[in-house]
Amino acid sequence: MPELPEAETIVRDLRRRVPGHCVTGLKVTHADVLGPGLNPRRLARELKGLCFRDVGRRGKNVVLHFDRDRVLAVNLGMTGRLVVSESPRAAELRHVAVRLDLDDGHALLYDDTRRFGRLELHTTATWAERSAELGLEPLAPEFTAAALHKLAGASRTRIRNWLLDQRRVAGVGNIYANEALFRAGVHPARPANCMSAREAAKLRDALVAVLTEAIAARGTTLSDYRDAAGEAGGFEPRLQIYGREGEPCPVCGQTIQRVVLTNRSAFFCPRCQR
DNA sequence: AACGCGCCCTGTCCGC
DNA sequence: TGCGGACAGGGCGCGT
Repeated sequence: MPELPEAETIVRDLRRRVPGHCVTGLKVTHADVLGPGLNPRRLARELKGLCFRDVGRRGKNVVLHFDRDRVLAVNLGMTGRLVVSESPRAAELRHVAVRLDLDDGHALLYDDTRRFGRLELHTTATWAERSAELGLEPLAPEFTAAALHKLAGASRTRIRNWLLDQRRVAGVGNIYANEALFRAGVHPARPANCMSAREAAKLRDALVAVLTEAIAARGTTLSDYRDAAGEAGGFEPRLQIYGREGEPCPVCGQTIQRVVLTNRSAFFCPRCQR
């Protein structure tokens, strides 16, 4: 669920909150959110006493940087949340999996109803290797129309599916893939390699625009997403196509359709998207 | 080797 | 009111 704008919102929240604070203790209540090779005992041993240096993002991952070269990478899956305990909303959390106690008496909580999320403990070096498996950052200067056109030109898979592959472009999920394709006028089932250079340029601009607007609105909450204060995002009312099957297209009035592509819904306007 | 598919898990909603 | 099925923002491992 949480895609790039939601991860970025959490990162910006946490960056104002945790750097300079230290981990005094740690409690794991659902060990299945820990990545391969990680267990509650080891996580506690490695993180206890360490202090937060910075908070970053790579694709959909929230990346917590500690001193002593330690990195905790958090992939939120579908229902993962990172919420600070002093927020009144923290009382609403029903599925806390990991609690990081901070030296100010509060805590950083990882909550995840479906437990599809994963926490990975890295060094700077191993995180760099992991990060290298991810594709272009859509909001970085390297994400140009030419780069997108070239990358997509190498794949025959449907463009909606292609956009969800984190190894090509990192951070785009089903909501923003659908929104960007609508804005660009590209049908979600089109093969990635049949986009013209002009269409690739429109898709690039649409992705950058929708991700930027969604960050400004603090993300999309369909049901589960919350920021680090436990508050919902404000972008859902501004979704133009996602989840709007049967409603009129906001551009031409034609009825919005839904198709299932590899087990996931795609929404499109049959007149605007070819 | 690039794809599609099934699965991981809980919650909600809808039709009967 | 209860029950079964569909569906949900993600990503991994497997088979072809």
